[in-house]
Amino acid sequence: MTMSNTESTTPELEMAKAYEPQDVESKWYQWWREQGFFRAEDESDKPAYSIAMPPPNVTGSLHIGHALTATLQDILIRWHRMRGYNTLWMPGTDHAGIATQMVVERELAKENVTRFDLGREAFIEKVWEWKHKYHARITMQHERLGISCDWDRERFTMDEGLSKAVREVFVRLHEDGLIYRSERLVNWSPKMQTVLSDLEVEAVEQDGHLWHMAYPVKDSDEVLVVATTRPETMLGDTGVAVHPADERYTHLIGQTVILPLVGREIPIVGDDILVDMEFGTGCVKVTPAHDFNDFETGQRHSLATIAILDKDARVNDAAPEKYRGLDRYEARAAVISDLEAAGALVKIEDHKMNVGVSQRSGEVVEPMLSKQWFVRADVLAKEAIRVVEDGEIEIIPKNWEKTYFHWMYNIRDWCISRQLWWGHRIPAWYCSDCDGVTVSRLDATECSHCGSTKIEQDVDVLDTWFSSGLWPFSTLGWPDKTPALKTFYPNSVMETGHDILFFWVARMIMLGCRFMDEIPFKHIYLHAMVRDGQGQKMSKTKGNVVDPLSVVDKHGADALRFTLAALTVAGRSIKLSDQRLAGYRNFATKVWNASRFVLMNFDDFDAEAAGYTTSPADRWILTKLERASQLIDTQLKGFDFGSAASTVYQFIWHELCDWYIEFAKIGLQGDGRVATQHTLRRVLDGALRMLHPFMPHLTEEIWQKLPRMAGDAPALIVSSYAFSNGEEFPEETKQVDAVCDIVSALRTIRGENQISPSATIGVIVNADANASTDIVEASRAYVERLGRADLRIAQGLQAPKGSAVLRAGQYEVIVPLEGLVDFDEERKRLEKVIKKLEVDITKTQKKLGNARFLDRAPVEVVEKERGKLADFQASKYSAEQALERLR
RNA sequence: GGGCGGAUAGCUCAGUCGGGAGAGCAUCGGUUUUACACACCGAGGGUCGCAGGUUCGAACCCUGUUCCGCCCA
Repeated sequence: MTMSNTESTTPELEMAKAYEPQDVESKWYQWWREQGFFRAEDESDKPAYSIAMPPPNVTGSLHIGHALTATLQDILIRWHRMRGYNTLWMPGTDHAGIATQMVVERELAKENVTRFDLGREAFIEKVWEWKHKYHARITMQHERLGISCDWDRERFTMDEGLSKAVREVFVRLHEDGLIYRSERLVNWSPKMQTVLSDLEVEAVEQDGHLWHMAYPVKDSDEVLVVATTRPETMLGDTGVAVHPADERYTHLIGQTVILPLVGREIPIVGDDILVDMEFGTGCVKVTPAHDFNDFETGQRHSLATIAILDKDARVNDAAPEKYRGLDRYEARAAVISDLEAAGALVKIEDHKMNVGVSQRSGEVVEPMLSKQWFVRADVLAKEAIRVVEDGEIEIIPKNWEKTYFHWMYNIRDWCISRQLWWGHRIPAWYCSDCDGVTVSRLDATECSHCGSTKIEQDVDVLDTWFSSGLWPFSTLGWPDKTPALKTFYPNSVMETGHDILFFWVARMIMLGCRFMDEIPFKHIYLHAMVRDGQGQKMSKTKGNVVDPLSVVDKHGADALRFTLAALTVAGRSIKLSDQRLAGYRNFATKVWNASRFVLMNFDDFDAEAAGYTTSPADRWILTKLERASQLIDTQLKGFDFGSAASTVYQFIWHELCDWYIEFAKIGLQGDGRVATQHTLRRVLDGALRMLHPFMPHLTEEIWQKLPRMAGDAPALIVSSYAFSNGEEFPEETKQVDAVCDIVSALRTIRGENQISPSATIGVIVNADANASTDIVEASRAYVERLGRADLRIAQGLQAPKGSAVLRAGQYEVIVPLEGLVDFDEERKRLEKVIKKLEVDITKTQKKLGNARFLDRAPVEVVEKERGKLADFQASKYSAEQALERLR
């Protein structure tokens, strides 16, 4: 029953009845690895091909999106390895500063411990423990998927070497004036207590309100009604803005209002950028310390900047005493109620608005004045734009280029400091004697300005993407000039999800061009997002997350890989359903069983046999293999994974299994046995090679059972993908195609007339005057066996009365029905066929009767239409005759 | 508000150059036939979102429009 039982009795030619992925996947993975097939050579005569794996975060387990990225890259890698490239797939993981720190803090919170209770050093210890645990899990998951990366070179963003690269880049950018420290309005996460970059903040639509509040104009009876979505920030208002062209208010510009609840006198300014006359009251309060637009308005009008919130987003001492200590939402309620009591609350409207929330924690981000480190992006962007514009880097699918350019042209400086503990510490030291800043590659011991030893390193760390931005070269040993760097930089392809185009891909291009003087990779393939079968985004809260391991357990790694590849169509999101997975698992079983059939007939296989002659069927399948291999080559070169998958699926299932194996059952019986065996071996071998990048385990398992031929590699994984020899047999292919059509027609007649599949029936294949009967004669055995028929071959025959007739190209397939069935079904079928043909004929005649069509359409098209018309008419004639004979 | 995509069989999607609307799955009918019922054989199923336009001819090109998704502000 079990695999091992079967194996112990019959080692080679007998296979278990069904493919059991669990039995073979780990076996081959271990073996490939032990054999060193995954390893790249630092120096080699072969052309280099390299992909840096997007490093998964060590926050947790891999999800199905990781499985997709791993699959597509492994397909590219295995394909190139088989094409003879010196192939490097560089694996690794990312420390994911904010995300990892967050999960570990959450874990600690379960025991009521905060990171501050532990202190920095002990906390980081805890994070390392976490990292080790999940790194092991991620590695195991990758192994289960069968990915052929060079594990010996694996890197982690916080490795010593990569940390060295981070410092080098920081120091050099600082020296070049492209990194600076400045106090600005930044996105502050009160819960995480850190600043975030613009990209880490997402706009989320919320139901809010628009509060209309009356500000009395000084020395006047007038009031100015401002409309705001955040009334609590009025405590920090330092101005009120109106549109300079708004006649309602122009007379007030230059005067001041008295800020309610606070009593501060603040100016009324005219500003046509901030103010939209149509919106709200046309009158806006200005809080430069707590809103990005207001900040800029404040700068334009030299307004004061009063921050009224502290780092916990609680009201600070800059506000009136009664509000101090309240958080932003408590403060809002208090301000509203006090304004109402003062009669200053004019109106409350419902209002939909966008708020910025932290991509990680989901909390509402607070604009906050803070001193942070920034990268000047404009200089770096310039080159990053050029290399894509000039086509040095190609983005696939191409429409992402537009998005890329739009972002690059509007790029803002990148805030790179984070108030976290987990990450690369910023290599800057502050001197308490002279206030100077020392930026250094090595840990500084004294101030570079005054020589004082009273210096302390910045407590902050760098944005995670700062280190991942160096990934294509830092993993190859940079800043050292290593052979690996020379061989594998630039990388050949960057394959990743389009969701991190800005976060990661754009930064790699900017930093790669800057520090390597060369693009980081030549092609960028951006895959779509994986969704569930209904097209819903996968999320833990919805509970529709697919765990790759459970899929591998259920259907096998190869089925998962093939499914993901087959669903990868440019520009479409990937809707993964169990139904799809089951379908491709069935495909794996199909391949298995076809191979079983082949091996069952190989007990007398002679690898050295020569001098045999292949049959038309053999030549037909060899030609189909040749064409499929050329097609898949083009498709993979164009990163068209979905089409490539369907090419190999179509070839194996519908050409090899549906037809050729059936032909081979005949071929194996007589004189053609040796030729058929060799054709079967060759074609199965080719199919396995074609399929290997998609389904590596299954194909290696079967390939290892095939008889070895001279010159074969020790494993499929290192066999050549270029198995095609350019040899095609167009004549035989046309012939056998015709035979297939004849058999199909015969089967249709059987099916439609409910003729028992087990009954052998008489059939006449009636050739048109200009068609060859020899071809049919040569394939007599195929037609008779596949159609369960006694075949008579004729030419120009008038079909006998009471027979079913179906046209197959240049042949009529005639089945005398007398005594087999009553003719009702066949009459109905024929009537339907005639009706359909009449529509076609009318349509075509109309076209050909149109003088302008004849005049303007290309000659080939007109000729084609004429041919069509003749075919339709011939078919109609046959059908009518057949119908006549059934009456 | 701006940008990008999508809408084709019940479902998921192909459709290259403008010239006979396809696949997989699902459905229906039949079947132990020399690997495979996770299979085989056959069949049915379409207002190509809608409205105009260009053209001898439009799923495809143009304009408008509706709905859905994503990104940016």
